[in-house]
Amino acid sequence: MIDPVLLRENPDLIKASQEARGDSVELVDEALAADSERRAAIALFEQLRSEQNVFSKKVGRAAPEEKKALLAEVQELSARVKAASAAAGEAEARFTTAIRAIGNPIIDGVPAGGEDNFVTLRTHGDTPAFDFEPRDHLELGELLGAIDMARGAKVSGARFYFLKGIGARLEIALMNMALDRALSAGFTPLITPTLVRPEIMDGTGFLGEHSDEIYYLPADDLYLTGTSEVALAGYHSDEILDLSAEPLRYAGWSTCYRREAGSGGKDTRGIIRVHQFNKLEMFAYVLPENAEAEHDRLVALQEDMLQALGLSYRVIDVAAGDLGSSAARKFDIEAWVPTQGAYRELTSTSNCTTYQARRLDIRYRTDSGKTTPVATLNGTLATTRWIVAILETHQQADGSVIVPEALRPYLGGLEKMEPLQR
RNA sequence: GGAACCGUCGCAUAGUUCGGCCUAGUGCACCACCCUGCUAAGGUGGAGUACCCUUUACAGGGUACCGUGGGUUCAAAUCCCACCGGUUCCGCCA
Repeated sequence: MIDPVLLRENPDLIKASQEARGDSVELVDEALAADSERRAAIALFEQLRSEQNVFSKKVGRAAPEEKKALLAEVQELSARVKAASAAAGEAEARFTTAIRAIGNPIIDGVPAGGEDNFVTLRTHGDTPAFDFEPRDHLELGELLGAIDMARGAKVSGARFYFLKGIGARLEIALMNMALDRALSAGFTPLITPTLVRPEIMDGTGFLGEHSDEIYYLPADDLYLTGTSEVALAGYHSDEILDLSAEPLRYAGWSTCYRREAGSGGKDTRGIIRVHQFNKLEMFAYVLPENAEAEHDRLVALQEDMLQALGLSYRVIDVAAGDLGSSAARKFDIEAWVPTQGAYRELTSTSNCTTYQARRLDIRYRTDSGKTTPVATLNGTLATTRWIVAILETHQQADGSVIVPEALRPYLGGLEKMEPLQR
């Protein structure tokens, strides 16, 4: 949720943000109107209620013979208080609905427009060249006995898979490598619940326009999380944090579930886009003034990881229309996938500023003792999808795949993944 | 699935009998000052959260909040109804 004071004092800034996102600009005026109606309704109710309270005390103290007359007098006031209270409640609800529909005001410099209007901040590494016809990740995965899509479909349906043998080990190795790096960067590891209550899912902002992406279990009224960001954000909900010494940084390890509704026909081959995968997610609670520096820090950790794995990538500044409502800025890192001749997203790092924290009521105390929302950030440090880029980038003519040096300690020193013998 | 107990201003608790001296008390922790000389104790005072209004600011006034939502009433932490959550025990089970 955006800051209501900012809405009141600087509506033009929010309008400009809505414009850049391609969202409704009128919504800002609607929210402003709802705000003033709400305040008028509250003022009326509070004044009447105050009168009633005074009167009520008088009744309590009155002699029995006086009570009857006083009661007759106050009954009508009581009815008006009730009506004013209901009106104030409704006005409040209208305002909340309006303001919650407004996206997080984007940070200066975020490119306007939609999915294709991103800005490339930098690229790293040459795109790998092969003197043979490179195989795609699924062909390699099958040669190595690492990926079994057919049995995944048999057991669970399309977009499910088995990671087997070296495939299973590779994913665990990646996750462990990421965890080690997160640990040395000061993150606290956290294995999170993957089923969450509605108010947590709603608080993180995922129940908006993308709610059909989310698995829901009606019998239990619980949602399956598409990222541990949800549980990590909910972890400190309704709390007042002490961030004076340093930020709170967590590394969440969890399986992620996504319905992939609306992506029909896209990336149907292999494990690029699947219903279930594993992810190590970084999450930080920081003072709002430190959010942008923390954002850069998260991206740097991601780049270190990708470089250690010998992947070629580019870092993009995602355009406003592609941010999602909670993020004020988002940096994606996309790795080169040789057989696609394209960069594909491996990480996503969002600065949600105070937007998410305001919805989840996560605050800290300022020097003056006032409570105010913290800033939250999240970013990927490893996911199952990385296997795609690793296999394709480091493949050899015979179908074997060189293990990047940094990953070898996590695979018992293994230097090369070899195709299975037939 | 069954049963019992529980949910109060950071934490721990009192208050619910019988609605109105609850403007929600107390302890711990916290802040300021005082006293005291020795890593302690004592004294005085302050201090919940959110919102609304006034104000340049400092600050002041008001309203709400006792798990949530309804209801009764002039008046609800307290009475009534529904729901949610937690703990423990029992049953069943991978």
